[in-house]
Amino acid sequence: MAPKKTKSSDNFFERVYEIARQIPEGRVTSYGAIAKALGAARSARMVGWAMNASHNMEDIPAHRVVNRNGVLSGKHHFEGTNLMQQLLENEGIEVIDNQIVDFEKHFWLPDVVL
DNA sequence: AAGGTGACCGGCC
DNA sequence: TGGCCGGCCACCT
Repeated sequence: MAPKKTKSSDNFFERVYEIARQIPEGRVTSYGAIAKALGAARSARMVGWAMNASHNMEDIPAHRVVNRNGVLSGKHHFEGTNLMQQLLENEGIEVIDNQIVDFEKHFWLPDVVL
């Protein structure tokens, strides 16, 4: 749909999606990590913005993307309030109070795959 | 065209 | 110790 021409964003967004899409189950990553993988570590905001667009992308496991604090900052954007937490727990990730337990342990670095 | 915003990060006061 | 601010890039109104 939308056989539109290339929007400058498509390129950037697509990269973010590609990274998030590569996140293995039971693993989580941070915006900064993705941004860094894109070559814009300081543009973590953009990553979050891209995730916002990922709302329409069911292929994007945004629930595996959290902030550097290991907190489900974006859970507010999911359908249910605790849906994000449920998904993570379903993958074996323990989440308490919207915060991932042993976050660094479940942390997945995108550059490793790249 | 310009300004404001956005699921952030890091440093500084 | 905590809160505030700037920076980054792109999108939206």
